[in-house]
Amino acid sequence: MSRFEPLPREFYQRSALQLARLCIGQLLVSELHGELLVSRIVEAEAYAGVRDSACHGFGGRRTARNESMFGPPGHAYVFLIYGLHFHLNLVAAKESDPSAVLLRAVEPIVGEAPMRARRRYPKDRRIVTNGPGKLCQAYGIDRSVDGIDLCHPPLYLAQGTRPRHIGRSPRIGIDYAGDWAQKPYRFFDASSSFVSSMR
DNA sequence: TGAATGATTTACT
DNA sequence: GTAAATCATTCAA
Repeated sequence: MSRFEPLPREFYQRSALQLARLCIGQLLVSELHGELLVSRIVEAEAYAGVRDSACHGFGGRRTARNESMFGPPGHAYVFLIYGLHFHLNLVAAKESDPSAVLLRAVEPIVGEAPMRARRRYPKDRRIVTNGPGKLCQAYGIDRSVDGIDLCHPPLYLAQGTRPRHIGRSPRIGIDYAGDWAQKPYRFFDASSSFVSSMR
């Protein structure tokens, strides 16, 4: 079944900034619900540890919610936002350093039908996975995925292909973060039509 | 114990 | 364009 080889733990052992950039073009593979889902990552943001005022681990504040961020790299950090939507992060760097990469948008490659079904059949296929809450709904990812190891099935990244050009911009929806809100910590595939368009 | 608040999405005017 | 939905978590008292 596994036509895809999980990327090794070493892939995640770098700064969130580097990891976010390297994630663009990689594949997100899931067998969480018995069906194979594969998508190409086209948008991601870096949350860079205790000094980053937009990061949930800011100031070393360790709580039940963000515990996974402080764990070893190569694991998932999933949280609920606005009481409605889940966000999927890849834990980066090293243990006790709360750095992570938020996956914001992907392009379905395998299993688009079940993804569309979970998203209640949107008209435009881009609406299936072009936002952080949307891709989690499409994949059926919830808080039960928080903390799982991403170096083996049922959820992992696999080698993809590098996009021709990677765009950068400030992160979305963190205006409260002062100076850190200006930093270009968002990366995306400039040629993809699945990049989120909010705000 | 209680009030405020989001790393958003969707529907509606 | 604006606003509602909706709740775990956080912080103040």
